[in-house]
Amino acid sequence: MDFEMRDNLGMPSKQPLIDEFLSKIEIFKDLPSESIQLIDQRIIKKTYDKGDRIMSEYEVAKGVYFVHSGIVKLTKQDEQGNEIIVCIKKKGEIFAEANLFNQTGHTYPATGTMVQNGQIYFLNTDDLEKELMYSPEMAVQIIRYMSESLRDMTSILRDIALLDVYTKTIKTLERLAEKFGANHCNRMHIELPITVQEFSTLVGTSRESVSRVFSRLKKEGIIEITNRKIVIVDWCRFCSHFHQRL
Amino acid sequence: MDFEMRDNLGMPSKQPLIDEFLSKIEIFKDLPSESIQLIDQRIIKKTYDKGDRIMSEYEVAKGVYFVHSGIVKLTKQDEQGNEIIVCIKKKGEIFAEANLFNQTGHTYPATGTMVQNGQIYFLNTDDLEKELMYSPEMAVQIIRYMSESLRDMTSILRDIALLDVYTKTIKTLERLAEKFGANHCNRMHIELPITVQEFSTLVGTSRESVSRVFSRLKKEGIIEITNRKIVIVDWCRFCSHFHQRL
DNA sequence: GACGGAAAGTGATATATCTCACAAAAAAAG
DNA sequence: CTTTTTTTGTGAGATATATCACTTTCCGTC
Repeated sequence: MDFEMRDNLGMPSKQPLIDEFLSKIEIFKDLPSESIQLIDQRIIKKTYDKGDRIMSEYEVAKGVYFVHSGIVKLTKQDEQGNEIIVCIKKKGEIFAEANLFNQTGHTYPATGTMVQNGQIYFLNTDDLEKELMYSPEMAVQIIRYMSESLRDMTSILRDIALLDVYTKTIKTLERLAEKFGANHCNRMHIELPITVQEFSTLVGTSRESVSRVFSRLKKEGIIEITNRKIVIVDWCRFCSHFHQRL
Repeated sequence: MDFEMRDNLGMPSKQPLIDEFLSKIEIFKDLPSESIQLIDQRIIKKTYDKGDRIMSEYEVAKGVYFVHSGIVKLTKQDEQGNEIIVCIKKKGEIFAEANLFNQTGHTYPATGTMVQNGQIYFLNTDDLEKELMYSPEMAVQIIRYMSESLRDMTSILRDIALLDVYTKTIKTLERLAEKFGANHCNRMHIELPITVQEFSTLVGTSRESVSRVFSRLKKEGIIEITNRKIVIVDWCRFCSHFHQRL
């Protein structure tokens, strides 16, 4: 599974070797093929290992990123170095998009770190902005995506500000299940390797507090954890029991 | 100061009476005048008093809003009815923009309430979306605005999750001063009538906690409050003393 | 200018969550 | 498979913040 084919210049071909991935990504899918080709030429592809830093919140922003494969967590820290996970991005998603059309010299809105090995595409802000000026379809996709993000962040903000640790943990489980869940016979497998430590920074609380909630949920047979993966044992029951608007 | 001139149909004029406000609003300013005219025709203008509800987070979203005058707070509540202020919008700003291009049937991302009398413009989502499809300039403005919002929300999320009440209060003061501040000889007047109660929901804490912090800040001569308006006595000192990246 | 109702200040107390410390368990490395 | 390192679980105690209760102040209104 290696997409670095465009480096293979010697290979004869009827038409340019356009990255299949690009045309599948939401914001690019409606683009005319010439635009895709153009973007394909500008994009920089890079492979990262788990734990690798992609960009930092203290670094001047140069572009936006796309997840080709793997998983990325976006974090932000306070002066003491405590950190919170702002968002987790998976295949097909864009991140650091909050740089678009902002004044130059801004730093990245958050720090990006690989949670699972994968390949990340980088696109210079200018290149994407240029394309956006001529492609209303793409602009629409970006707006749609940003709308969604804003909406999500608003809900998360409310939860972090108002709820107690137990409820926040449940809600976070529900959110992760929605995004990373694979339902096998009512067992919801959260396909995201995450430590309790990391989970707690997603909830906005301490590791120990989450650990206690998890202990309780395990004891009650609601969740199981093996190898950094969480399984919600009875998804239907979980949802009906904790049903709430997210 | 009444902008409802377009109702004044009997009045003779050389050119259509386009709303001056529209062409000043960020996302509309670069639009060709035909588009402005078109939008002007679709827009619904309404005057609200302090305390009036504009739209609710439990209501199906129908459009986006623009603040022509006055101030609007956007809040979100949990199941118990505790609420948090997500954002405060002033003249020239757009809100409920998180509805754009989202699937229909979604509710508004937050509840909007007037904090100060004013006039609000409403535009049907479809109308704005239609315009956006043909106007890359406007799309760019929207993306720019959303980028900024996303960036802000990320920082606020971090602060609410990680900081103690005292620090959050200071940061909130700083943010309000940046947005609503008028600096008179180093006295920063926050031109926003806000109760301690409301301020606390902006910080994500209890009224009493903020009251205690304010008492301390008043005693130390850092702030003054008269008639729901906060003044930061020595802005330079405030900034250098609490200087931190927002 | 006085009145009445809403908002704010403040002490005392309750409590949820954090922190610390260490043992147990689980991954990762060799 | 064994060793080493990292992560996790859990009790006990510390602490920041919430909550309650009441007084005082403020502010809009009559």
